[in-house]
Formats: sequence, structure tokens, C-alpha cells
Amino acid sequence: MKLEDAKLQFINSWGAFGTQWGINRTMAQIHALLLISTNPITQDDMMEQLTISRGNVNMNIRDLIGWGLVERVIVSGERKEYFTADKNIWKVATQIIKERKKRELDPLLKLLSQLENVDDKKQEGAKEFLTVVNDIKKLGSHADGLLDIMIKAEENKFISGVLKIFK
Amino acid sequence: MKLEDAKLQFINSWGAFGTQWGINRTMAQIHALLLISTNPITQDDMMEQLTISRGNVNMNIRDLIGWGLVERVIVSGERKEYFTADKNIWKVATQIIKERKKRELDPLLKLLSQLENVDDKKQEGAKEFLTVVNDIKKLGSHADGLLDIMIKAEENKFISGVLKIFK
DNA sequence: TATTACTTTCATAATTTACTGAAAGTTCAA
DNA sequence: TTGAACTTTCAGTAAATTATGAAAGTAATA
Repeated sequence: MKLEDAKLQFINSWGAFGTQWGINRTMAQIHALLLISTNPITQDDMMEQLTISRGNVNMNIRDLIGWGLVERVIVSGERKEYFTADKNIWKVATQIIKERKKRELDPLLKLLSQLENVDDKKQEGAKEFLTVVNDIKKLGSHADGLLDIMIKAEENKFISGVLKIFK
Repeated sequence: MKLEDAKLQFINSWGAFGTQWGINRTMAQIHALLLISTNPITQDDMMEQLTISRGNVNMNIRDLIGWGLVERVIVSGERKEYFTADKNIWKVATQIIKERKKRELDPLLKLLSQLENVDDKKQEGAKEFLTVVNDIKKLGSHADGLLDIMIKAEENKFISGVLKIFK
């Protein structure tokens, strides 16, 4: 397989994969493109490579920066803005997890806590309801801590070894 | 807060939450409804409670069954079909993770493996590309194992304690 | 075997989400 | 301060996803 084809396929697959996880296709594609670009690239480069409009590129770049996945780079002597993405996949994963937690999980857990304040906890069905709500809360907080460990484990042979015991 | 209101809000929030993770709103709502229903319910119950069409209920129930999250229940003496969902949140989580892995992660990893077969691995940019592809693969397989641990840890105080050391 | 009770399908409609492109905004250099 | 180079915004449009509901399918009862 030619490198160019492989790159193209990587970008497309990454886009498709993102879609299934609630991330918009173009945003994922731009990120993929940046991941495999050796040097920082411009918005025009992205427009050309992905055949998408200027507005689209701009909005998604802005989102990616908001997610902490992409950075603006100033190339001295150039007027144009360049962009780059952190190539360290573990950092990328940490960042995504951190953001999703902040944006989605935390608000959900907060809401669930409120739902636990039902008036009459002895009424028909209340017990089952409260159990489910509470269990989701527990799972949420647990997942949180464990994903932290996952990231650390990835960069730490010792922890990695210890964890294998439990598999 | 009244129990009925809390239930309603739970269903709606769960639906909204699902949407952000690439799960369609109605499917998540049906699942939520089943989670907090003490007894098995019928498609008509769902139509009424969620004010959605018969077709919509039927298609999403079918999907939920495909995900292994919902089961048909036969109530003796009744002609109608009833449905129920496993209330054990850890089993639910395991099941979702297992399915997403099978449907999305595995195919992606397989594809990435193919992309590693680029013709000339010495050409400009090939190294960076292959590193990214390989790192994602590694992350993918690692995440897999660790999510297993998470589920087990949730039900095992000992492991849970050990894991805290690493936080 | 007809009737009834119920389930499934799927073409079309509604809704949601994403994209475009031109206009407005910004910044820098002369 | 003018204008060229570049970036951002956003109303309108297009595309993708979901939902509807009536018709077709199935299977239990009489």
C-alpha cells in the first residue's frame, strides 16, 4: 500500500470512528490529518486535503482548540496561522477523557444527585429507582478514577505489571 | 421532588446523555424506562410513556435486544410481549463496552494493522505515520484490558483497594 | 379458516446536525 | 489610513439521521 493511500484511509476511518462516538466527522478528520502531518499546516491545507469549506475548517479547528487537542503555531516571517496537534496518543486520550468527563459526566452525576431527593422514599417503585440512580453515580465516579489509572499505567511499567495480575 | 418527576427527568437526561455518545435518543430513553420499571412492560406502555410511535419503539427495542441490554419476557396467560432490562449497572456497562469493542474498536484496530503495510517505510513522513498508527493500536488493546479490570474492581473490594494506591 | 390480537416493516416526513460561502472583522505593513 | 492578507461569523442550505403510521406479516384463538 502506498503511504499516501494509507494516510487517506487513516483520515477517513478516524472520521467514521469518531462519528460513532458522537464526534463530528470533519472534526475527527482534521485531527487525524494533524496527527500524521510532520509539520504544522494551515487552514488552506486542510481545505484542500479534505475538500471542505473555509468556514467548516475554521469552526472545527476552533472546537479542537477548545478540546485542548490542537494548537496555533506562529511561524516567524509568515503571516498565516499554522496548526499542530500533540502526537502523543496517551496525552490525546487523557485530554479527551478529561474533557468528556467535564462536559458530560460531571453534569450527569450532578443531576443524578438531585434526583435522589425524591419526596417519599417508601412509595412503590422508589427503592428500585434510587438504586439505579445511585449505582450509575457509583459507576461514574469509579470509571473516572480508573481511567486515570489507565493513562498512568500506559507510561509506567510497574503499574502495568501489577494490573496484569487482575486480568 | 416527586418520584414521577424524577423518573421523567432521569429518562430525559439519559436520552440526552446517550445522544452525546452516539446513541440515539429514543433508544437510550427506552432503556432508561426499562431500568426503572419494576415489572416488564409492553411496547404500548413505551409508546404511551415516551409519546413515540409504534414503529419507533419496535425498531429501537430490536436494537436494544441486539445490544444484549433488553430481553423479551413471556407472561403466561398473556398474548402480548413484555420487555425487561437487566438492572445490574455493572453488567450493563460490561455489555455496552463489550459490544462497542466488537462493533467499533476491533474493526478499527484491524484496519490500522493493514495500514502498517506501507510500501516504503523509509520515505518522508512514513515514520511519523507508522508511530501514530501503532500507538493507537497499543492504546486500543490496553484500554480493552483495563476496562475489564474496572468492571471487576467494582465488585471486588480487594482489587478496589489495591487500585487506590496508584491514584 | 376466519377472525382477532398483536408485531414488524418501510416509504415518506420531520427533525437534527453539519456545511457552505460570502460578507464582516481583524491585523499588519507601507 | 489605506489596503492587502488573512480569519471569523452566520444565515441559508444540504445532508444525515430519526420518527411516523399505515399496510403487510404472523400467530393464536374460535
